[in-house]
Amino acid sequence: MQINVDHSINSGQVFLWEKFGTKKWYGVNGADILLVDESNPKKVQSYQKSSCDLFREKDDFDKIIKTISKDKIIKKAIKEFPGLRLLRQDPFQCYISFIVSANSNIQNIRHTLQRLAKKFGDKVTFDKKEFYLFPEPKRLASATKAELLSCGLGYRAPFVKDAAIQVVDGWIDFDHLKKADYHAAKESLIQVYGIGNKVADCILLFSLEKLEAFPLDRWIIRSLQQYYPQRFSFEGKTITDKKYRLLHEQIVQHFGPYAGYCQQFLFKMIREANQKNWL
DNA sequence: TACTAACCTGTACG
DNA sequence: ACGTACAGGTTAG
Repeated sequence: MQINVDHSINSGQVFLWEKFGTKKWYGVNGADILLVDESNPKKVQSYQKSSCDLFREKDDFDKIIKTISKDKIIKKAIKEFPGLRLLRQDPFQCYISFIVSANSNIQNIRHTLQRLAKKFGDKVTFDKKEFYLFPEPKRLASATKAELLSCGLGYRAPFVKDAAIQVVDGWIDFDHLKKADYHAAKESLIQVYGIGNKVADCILLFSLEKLEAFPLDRWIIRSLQQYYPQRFSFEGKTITDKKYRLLHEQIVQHFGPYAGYCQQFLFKMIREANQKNWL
């Protein structure tokens, strides 16, 4: 089954990627830089010469697509954006990125993360280009408030520092969370100052192997209201803890254990329909 | 438990 | 120009 690099990178999962020319994407992934050439996406090159399975090629994509094709809407989304994949990200980078993403927009998130990487990450040269690796936990944990504010974090500055400290101190252990089940892992993440339901689900889906995670953000809510007014209806404007849980249960019941893939297709579709910008 | 307002920052709109 | 709204939410009350 094919991989569509553009669709996958431009679907709100990652922020520190940049296209050079018409075919080459370079991206920061933790302590690594990745290079994806659209003419051969299965050969991802890496600064660390590591094999990270960026496109989750070990997932049985055909089977997953079959499993999640439960209704007309999702079939349309899959047809409209073929080869859209979930990307497997570095957990710490993903964790910080989505804390930074709260109540912000893609351009802003990207800019802030770039400044964080430049200020706290190591500079490396790869394929004759310069990059800044994503900062290590200890660097962010020991950052001063003023340094973090200078990156444009605003009120999220203490969130980022505290979240990094949780990792350094071992209260958040990504290898452990990968092995835990969805609910247990989510419960741990929610404890972190600055992480709520939505951010936790992003981290779980994009970096901790929890494919039943289904981040419910503004756009997905909009898409559910627009496309599934009967099936996933809910009252009120705000989405409370309880409503979030209930809605997630209904979603997994409908789409099954790979619901996270559906979220990605629906998110891509609703944003494209509203002509929103990507990277 | 459920609901609201306030919140840094940057940009797009009138 | 300059105010206002809003953006992939979360927290505190």
